[in-house]
Amino acid sequence: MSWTDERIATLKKMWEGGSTASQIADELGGVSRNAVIGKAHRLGLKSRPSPVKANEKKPAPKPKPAAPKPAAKKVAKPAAKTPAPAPAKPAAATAPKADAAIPSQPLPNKNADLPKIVSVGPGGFLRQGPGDQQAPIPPAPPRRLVPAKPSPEIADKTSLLDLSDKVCRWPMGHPGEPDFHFCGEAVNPGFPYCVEHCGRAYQAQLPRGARRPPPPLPFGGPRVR
DNA sequence: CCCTGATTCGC
DNA sequence: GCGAATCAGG
Repeated sequence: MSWTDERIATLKKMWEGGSTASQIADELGGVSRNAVIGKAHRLGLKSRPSPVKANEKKPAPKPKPAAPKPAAKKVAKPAAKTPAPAPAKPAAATAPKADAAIPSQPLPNKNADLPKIVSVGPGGFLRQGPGDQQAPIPPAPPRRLVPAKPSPEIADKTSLLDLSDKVCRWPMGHPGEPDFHFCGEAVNPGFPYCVEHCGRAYQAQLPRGARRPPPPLPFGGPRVR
């Protein structure tokens, strides 16, 4: 399989949407997880939470000036594996894994990295740093947007390929399920979500009916559904 | 064991 | 450019 434009677009969207490489590979079909990762890197997509990169050290204290670098690491690998006796493996790793790693609600921003307000545009809407949202989504699919979707029906569901920077990218349901779709509502300018889901994403949920849209909802008319 | 992403390197 | 093999952490 080759990387067509559509497949690349899907890869990007799913990658940025928080899907794992395995899920993306499975969705695309015909490619392996490694292929997806490799392609993602070649596309310049940033590394999302990777289990291997949790540790990061800037200072990198180098007390050992003598660091002779091994000549070649992977020139050949025929029967050159470290014996690694490892005779004792004490603790058991019985990890009760009952659920697959399917993020039903990949909340994009934690409170720590709320949309950084860099400046305020005319009309009072906030601007974010360029790193906080995807600037380039070239394929503007000729789709008709639904101005309002009062009914909970998913008759006009927004699929992965229908996503753009103009529609709410809040996921509805679980990826892989047949009716998985996205909100598709018109976005709140500067945010990847519509007004309603901005409220979900960017503020703590209010336990009771104390409906208060206090913090970061700079748009004109917050319509509380 | 399973999973994850990162990296390398032959093609 | 592609992706299997490998690495490395959870």
